[in-house]
Amino acid sequence: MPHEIDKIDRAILRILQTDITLSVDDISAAVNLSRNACWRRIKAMEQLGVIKGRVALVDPASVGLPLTAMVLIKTNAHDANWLKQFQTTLQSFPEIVGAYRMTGDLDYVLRVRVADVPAYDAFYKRLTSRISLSDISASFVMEEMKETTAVPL
Amino acid sequence: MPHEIDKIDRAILRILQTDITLSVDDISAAVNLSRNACWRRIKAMEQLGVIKGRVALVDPASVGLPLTAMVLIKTNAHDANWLKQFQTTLQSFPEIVGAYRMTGDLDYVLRVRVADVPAYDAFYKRLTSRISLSDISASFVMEEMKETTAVPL
DNA sequence: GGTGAAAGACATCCCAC
DNA sequence: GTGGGATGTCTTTCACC
Repeated sequence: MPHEIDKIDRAILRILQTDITLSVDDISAAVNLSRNACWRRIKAMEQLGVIKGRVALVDPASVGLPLTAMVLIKTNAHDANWLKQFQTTLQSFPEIVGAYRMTGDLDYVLRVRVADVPAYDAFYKRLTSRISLSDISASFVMEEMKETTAVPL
Repeated sequence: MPHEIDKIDRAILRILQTDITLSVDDISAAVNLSRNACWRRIKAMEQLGVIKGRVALVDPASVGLPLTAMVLIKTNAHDANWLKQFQTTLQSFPEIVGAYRMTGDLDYVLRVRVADVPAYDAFYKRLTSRISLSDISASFVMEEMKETTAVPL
């Protein structure tokens, strides 16, 4: 079970999820804690899975992937077999950076990173050849107005 | 203009965007490069903005924010004034972790991190009191099947 | 929770090739 | 681009209040 996360833990997380470049010294100073206590809290949160990992954020445009597509999917195949294949398919496509099962009208939403519209089309063909999806519609992101990995703490 | 990103740069990025815990020694070994050359490439990519930052990923459920809402917005106010206020509103709401202007039917999509449905409702009321939005519909994420910050390289 | 201190690992930078 | 090496900073782990 998740450990109790108190005010200080939240303050630490707020810093770490913005910039992990800072030293433990800097962080402990910012949250008014000793270097040691601060370090212990960070380690504990890593062990508990509150901190899931430390990653570098890559600018998609810089590596030739400026386009994001939101793919809305409806399906009528809801059996266990189909679901299993859908899940493995999701994992095998690196261009799928997000996949969500939704409430309401739409069944699934995918976030897809591609170079351009032709690249999306190629992705679309590969995807639909792998798994049956009764109704797909894509919408492209014209402008990324906000995008953060930081959770509101 | 972005520098040329070659195979080796991509290999480095593939590692860094997954786990930044590894030392430069480990990375250079993985991509068959000397520690020195590898370090220089990383620094260069940071300076060029290919690497946008280094962050810790926080598990939302562990901090009491297990629910994600996708908010689909249509508007008929498209003037510059409205847009400006919309943008500042987006930035001032930390629970909005993503905001996208879209092609097609929907005008905007928001990704919103909240504790539960009542918390979403409170957010909804605060949002609509701040800015006029002619048509909002929310859909909740039942299951996060895939979610990664790693770009397909 | 708070010292302080010690070990070693690591990033950083320089230079010669 | 490679390799070696100097330097200092940081992490990590102590023992102890």
